[in-house]
Amino acid sequence: MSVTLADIARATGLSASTVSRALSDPDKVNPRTRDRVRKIAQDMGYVPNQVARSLTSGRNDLIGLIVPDIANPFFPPIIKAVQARASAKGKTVLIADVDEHPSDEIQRARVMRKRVDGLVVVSPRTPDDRLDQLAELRPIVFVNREVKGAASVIIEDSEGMREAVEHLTALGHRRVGYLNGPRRSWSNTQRQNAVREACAAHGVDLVEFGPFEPQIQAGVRAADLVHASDVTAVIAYDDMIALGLMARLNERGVRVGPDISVIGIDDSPMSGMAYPTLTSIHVPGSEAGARAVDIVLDLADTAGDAEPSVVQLETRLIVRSSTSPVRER
Amino acid sequence: MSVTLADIARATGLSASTVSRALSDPDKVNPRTRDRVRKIAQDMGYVPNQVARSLTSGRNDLIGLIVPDIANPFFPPIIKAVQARASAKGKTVLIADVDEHPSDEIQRARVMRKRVDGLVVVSPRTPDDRLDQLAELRPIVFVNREVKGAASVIIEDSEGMREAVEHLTALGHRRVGYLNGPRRSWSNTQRQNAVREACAAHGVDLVEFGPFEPQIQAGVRAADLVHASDVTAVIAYDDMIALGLMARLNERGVRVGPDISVIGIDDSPMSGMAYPTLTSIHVPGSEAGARAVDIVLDLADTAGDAEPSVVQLETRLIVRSSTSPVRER
DNA sequence: CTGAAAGCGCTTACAG
DNA sequence: CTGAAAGCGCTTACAG
Repeated sequence: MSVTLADIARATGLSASTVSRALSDPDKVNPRTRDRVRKIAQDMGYVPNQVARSLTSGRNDLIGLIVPDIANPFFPPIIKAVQARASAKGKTVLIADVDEHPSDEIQRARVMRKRVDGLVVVSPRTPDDRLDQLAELRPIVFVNREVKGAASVIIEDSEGMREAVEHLTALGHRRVGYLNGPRRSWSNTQRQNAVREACAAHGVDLVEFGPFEPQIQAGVRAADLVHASDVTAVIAYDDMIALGLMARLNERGVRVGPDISVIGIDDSPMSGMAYPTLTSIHVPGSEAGARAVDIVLDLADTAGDAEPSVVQLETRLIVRSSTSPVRER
Repeated sequence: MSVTLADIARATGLSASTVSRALSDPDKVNPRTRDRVRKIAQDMGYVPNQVARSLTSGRNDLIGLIVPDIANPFFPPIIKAVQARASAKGKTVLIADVDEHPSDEIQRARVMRKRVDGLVVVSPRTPDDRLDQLAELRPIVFVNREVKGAASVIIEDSEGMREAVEHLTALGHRRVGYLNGPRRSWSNTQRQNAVREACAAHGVDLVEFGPFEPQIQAGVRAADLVHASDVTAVIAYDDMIALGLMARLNERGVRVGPDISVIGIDDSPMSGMAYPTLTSIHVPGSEAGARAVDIVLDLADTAGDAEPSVVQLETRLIVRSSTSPVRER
């Protein structure tokens, strides 16, 4: 078996209490004793049992992060930002991928709950009527979804969407498609409202398609629907859908840019590498992740009596080659 | 505070022992008692404290998974396969992304060690001379790296690489480039050896470039080096590098396929969506992940007296549009 | 600065 | 089938 505190106490002739302090609260112990204990602990290959430490101290030095689908390139940058920020504060991050199964979110969160000091849940798809069950698992912060009474970092889609529609209008487009994201997705509701408002404001006809899952294959399917319609430009719920759309249009000999303009959302790393490069609405995922960590650790410290903060972040349009002037007919 | 076992014992008038059994070992208790306990526990919103449970039982029902970089599309399918397999066996997966910092692997593994029943480490970059420190943290299984004395699931690159070189030869290519992966990467050593052997066997001239990190940007950088050389085809260490390479060649007006052939490795989801679609060597990541779970849970049960198993999986070439007959000069 | 004691919330032989 | 007791490996007031 592994070496325990008691083993070290025996080896040093000290009490377990002192050994414990020497190792985790160095100021409360004689420097000489501390050094001796640490050396012996090291020699014996002692590794504290975090489980026992957690049970007794209530601290885990761990943050739980729940994401819908790590295969979607929108999430890795968020995850990395969360890790970077957590690490700067001496915490480690445990990630759970719920694989787009909303029903798993609550269950996975419960499993994690006692093992972590706080939870960060990104883009939860848990239905409204069960959301409070999730929110109860405090300290918890939601990213990309507003939950009443709970802390959250939300991304305001309207500015980026306004810029996108304005950009298309300037290029002469008058009939624009929107590819809806998943049914009941909070994000999609935001984006759908934003695109409707922006189109109305600019006198642009809006044609909606979908819902589509945020996956490349769904974009491939969308391509033929879009091609059969009379829109000259399309805004997709996210880059995944936009990339699938472009791949299929390429395959059918439709030139993205000259023949039809495409705009994605997320500005994921692939958007600059696609062919043509994809005009996309930048969503500040990394910033959102970092802010979420700050908030959740704050909540963990203040035991939740602070009033839940809601942080808003803005989006903006990044123009690349997939949008061009409307083609004359 | 949350509801504890003791609270339920009080509420039901039973002992903590009985309540514990009713909840987690139902056969050892009177069915009537069991149902009553469960109902009351449910009503009181009881959630077992997993930390306490782990400390006393030694089981965590958790598997730790360590990956180098979740942003690299090679890993998500592996992660999902691990989760699916683990879930089928009643375990939950905790993921740690070490962000391509090899030095973090051991540390992260140690943090996880006591909280999980076993570790799966994918494509570790830990240097050879510290690898035994990692391997000591049993039960542990390595994926995509052979570690002496430890269980592993390794991917045999030679067959796929042989097919790739054969394919290029059939298309008339006689001078082929290989873009090396990261220095000191075990995978790259395998692939480098495989491509050298295959080229030698087919009388093909091999020109090596790199090392390159497995990232799109590195591929972009590689493109200009390749273009300045006289190779007519390139095999890249992985799809990320190949995708960056193609993007930059497209940008420079070089037609991938007709002008230069490109082969990636991993057959990641993007390879079918890139332009042109990318010929790639399929690496059975999902299968590797599933097998790793089986092995690590076996090890956890048998307390490590079984001799570590080494599973080998094969690769094969998937031909798409990025490879064409060599252009006449 | 150090030690003895209690306790974190659960599980598990051991009796009955 | 049920209960009392011990214990998992730590931490942390409380004394001294």
